Amino acid sequence: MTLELSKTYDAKAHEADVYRRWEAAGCFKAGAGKRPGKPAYAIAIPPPNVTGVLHMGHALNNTLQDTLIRWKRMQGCDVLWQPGTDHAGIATEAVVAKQLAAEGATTRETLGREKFIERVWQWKEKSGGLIVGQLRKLGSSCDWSRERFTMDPGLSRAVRENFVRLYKEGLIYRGTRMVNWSPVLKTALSDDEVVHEDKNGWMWKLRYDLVDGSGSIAVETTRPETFFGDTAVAVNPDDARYQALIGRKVRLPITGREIPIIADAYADPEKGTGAVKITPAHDPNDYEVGARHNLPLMRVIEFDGTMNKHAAHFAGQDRFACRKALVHELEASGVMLGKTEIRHSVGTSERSGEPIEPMVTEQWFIRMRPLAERALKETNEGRITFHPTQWTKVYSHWLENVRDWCISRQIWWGHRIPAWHDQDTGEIVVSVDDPTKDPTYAGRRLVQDADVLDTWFSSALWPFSTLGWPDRTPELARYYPTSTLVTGRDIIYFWVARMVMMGLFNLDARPFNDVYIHGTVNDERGDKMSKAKGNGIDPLIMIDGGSQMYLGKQYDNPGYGADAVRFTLLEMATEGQDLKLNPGKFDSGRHFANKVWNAGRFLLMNLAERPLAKPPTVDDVLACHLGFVERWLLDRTQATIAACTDALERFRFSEYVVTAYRFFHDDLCDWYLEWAKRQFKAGGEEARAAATVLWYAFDRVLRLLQPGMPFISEVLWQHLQTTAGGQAWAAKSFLMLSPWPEVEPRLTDAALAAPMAELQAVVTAVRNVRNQQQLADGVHLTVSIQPKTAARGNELRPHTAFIEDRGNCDATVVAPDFTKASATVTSVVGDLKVHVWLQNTIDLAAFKATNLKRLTGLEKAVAGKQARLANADYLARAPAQQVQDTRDQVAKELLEIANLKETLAGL
RNA sequence: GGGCGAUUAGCUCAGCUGGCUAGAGCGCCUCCCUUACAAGGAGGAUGUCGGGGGUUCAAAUCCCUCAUCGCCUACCA
Repeated sequence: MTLELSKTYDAKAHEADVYRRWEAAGCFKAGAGKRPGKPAYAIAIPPPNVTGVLHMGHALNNTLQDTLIRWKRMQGCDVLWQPGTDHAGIATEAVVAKQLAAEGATTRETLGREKFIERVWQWKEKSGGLIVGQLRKLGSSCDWSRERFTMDPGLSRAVRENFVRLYKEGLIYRGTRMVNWSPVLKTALSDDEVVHEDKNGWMWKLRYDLVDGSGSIAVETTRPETFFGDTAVAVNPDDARYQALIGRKVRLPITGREIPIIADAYADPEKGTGAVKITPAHDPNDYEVGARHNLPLMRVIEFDGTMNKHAAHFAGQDRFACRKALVHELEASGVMLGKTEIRHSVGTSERSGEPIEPMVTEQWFIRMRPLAERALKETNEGRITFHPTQWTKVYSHWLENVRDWCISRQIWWGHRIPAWHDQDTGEIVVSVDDPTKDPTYAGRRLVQDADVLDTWFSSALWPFSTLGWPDRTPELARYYPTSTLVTGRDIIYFWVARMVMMGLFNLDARPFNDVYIHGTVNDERGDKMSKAKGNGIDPLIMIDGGSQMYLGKQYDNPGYGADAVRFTLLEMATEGQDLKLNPGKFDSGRHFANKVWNAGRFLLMNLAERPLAKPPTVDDVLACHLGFVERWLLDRTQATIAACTDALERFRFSEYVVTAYRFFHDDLCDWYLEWAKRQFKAGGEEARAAATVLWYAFDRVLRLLQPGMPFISEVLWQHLQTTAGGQAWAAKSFLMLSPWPEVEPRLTDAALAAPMAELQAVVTAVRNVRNQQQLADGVHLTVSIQPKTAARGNELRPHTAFIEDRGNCDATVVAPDFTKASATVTSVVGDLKVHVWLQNTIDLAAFKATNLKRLTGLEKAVAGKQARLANADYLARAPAQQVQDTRDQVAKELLEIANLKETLAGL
């Protein structure tokens, strides 16, 4: 069999192929690879918008989910990663509306509701859901056979069912209320769809004259055009300045309409002039005041943002055009008393960007209080845990202050509200199934409500609607509540809290146990990535290659592969910290993937020369004649297994990959693999042991890497099967369904770490001296190691082979009373002196300086500890073990100090 | 206005329940294209842990305070 693995790792040559094999073999299916006695583990994907394309935030979010899912699957759990997409009402409607406009000035209105929705479906079938393919490129191991869309028939039924249940419980009501209105989208928006932006603006001061001509009152406003809708001026009842004016009337400018001056505590004497104009139809606070005083509602702005007939000659003008012209006119007429520039927060539509207009309209609402109380109990009583925990507070704070949720939208794409209005009686019929087809309602003129539901209404049901609810399906029984929700902090209110509320309401059980909130992906300056800012890094270009603009610079990328992108994202995913990315960051993942690849090639080449019968088991390993270095590596392998598992259990993604990286890079490659070359050369039993140990350790680390770097670990693992007489991909076995490693006590030996560290320090000392002589690594040196005692010498002697091999030297352990030759230079490693015969000139001053520096550092450390030990309080209060450790350390350090001093004296 | 978070090497970040001379990656300096890997190897340099105060035998870590920067939130007419 010939091995034709390229010298550098070419992700593109493998990833698509591997993914196809996994999928064909059913590896992604719910329950794939599950083992008896293991629990279920489910994650419902945060459904991306059908209109979406994969950005770095998705890449991070899905890498984390896939890592958890793959890990749990390897642990033998009955795993489901439920995928799907969201219909994204407003966003999708906007896409298609834009298309219509581009095709030639058609609007959705001219097309009509049914035709328009048809168009949206056509668009969805043809170009929607692109992102699903992109998630595959990332390596996401979702059960695609269970892919769902929020407007699927089943999920739509769940939406209607939920609506009807809430309605019957009195938790949904219809009412005329002040809502956020988007004049561009021509729909109501929920409070959460309004973003507040700080903007520069003007505060205008207007003069309203008293009707009786006895004077005037001044009010301030940032929206002068709303004065056409004023129905009162309010002053504080305790405001001495205005006592005499309460109950009198003022005349509005231009229209001359008369309105009363009323007393209401809402007017704050400290603010502005202390008198406030009341526009109940266009301001939420004024609406409240108006309600208290029975003031008429006078709407002066139309739903499209233009002024209506109440605005005199400004009727028909856009609200902002009107403001401009109006200000001019008022200035000219002397009504305008002045203006001040201010910076204030303006509520704007999240989707369309324009300032929202508060409007009084009839809408559907959900009464949130009772739902919120139950949702709060879940976290308070520990059934749902946020990671990191501080997000619990954010979640709780919102729920404690939650206001009723406006769920109706005046758009067409979405779940139509399952309520029918009786045209004759005005009665409302709420029903899961169309009542016009129900004989019970025969003869009645029922017309369905025109509005659709807020997109988040269906998203709130996602963890159970995707499992078949309201039917009691086996999947629902097995996977609900799901295990973990992985998401960003921006949708804790929108989505997380609402899923909890709806899960509890409908199923009496939380939708998930753990919520992992990851950081936001930012550019290198710390700004959130966005298309508009041109600071986005396209994950697909990082994976597949291509060129892109980033912060005004052109980047050409050869394509690093999904594993490299995933590794870098995981590495940076530290406890909810935001990620500051730049395209160069992905080098670390790419370099590591290449390192793994080449270590794999090395192992494969050597196994080709000395094949083993089968992948080594623990027993096979134990049956070998294991040397010190082998036993050390095996112990390190166990420690790494424990640490990686622990990190994943605690959602420490960065710690997980960094631990695996450190072991792989330092222990396995830098130390063991290099040592193995010598063992292979030696042949016989030593070579067999090295091959066995190396394969075993490599196999374990491939397993550890599989959740994070699934493609490369699978490819190498498959190739390794060939060396045992098999053929890559031949068996129906896959690394991704193989067991996650568990710590093997028989291979654990904590006593090896310290002696190995000492040997490594000796080797480093030798290499350092070689380096300081400006000699190439290939130059062989002669070394004498002088121990403090004969016993220490005996300890060391069996390990000279390791020092000789790794230090490229002849090493002799000499007697404690050894007199060093003059042509040597001495380094200190603890209580050992390492004498290296010089072959070239050495910068003695520099060498001395290094040692001196070390001496100073040690002396400082010892002095600190000795002071501590001299302190009676320390001895009395610190734990005994702590004190003993300090004593031991001082003893060790004093030995090294003495050693260093002697050495320095001899230099 | 309120809340939350951050501030550690030139850069990006670890450092968890206070306790070894505070670490890693990138970058930097020296040497090496050695038959797994130059996307590599060997060695090295680099810190008033944002400032100030406090608690403690002991503080990067806990508390207070100030500064700077983020994010969320709020109806400032």
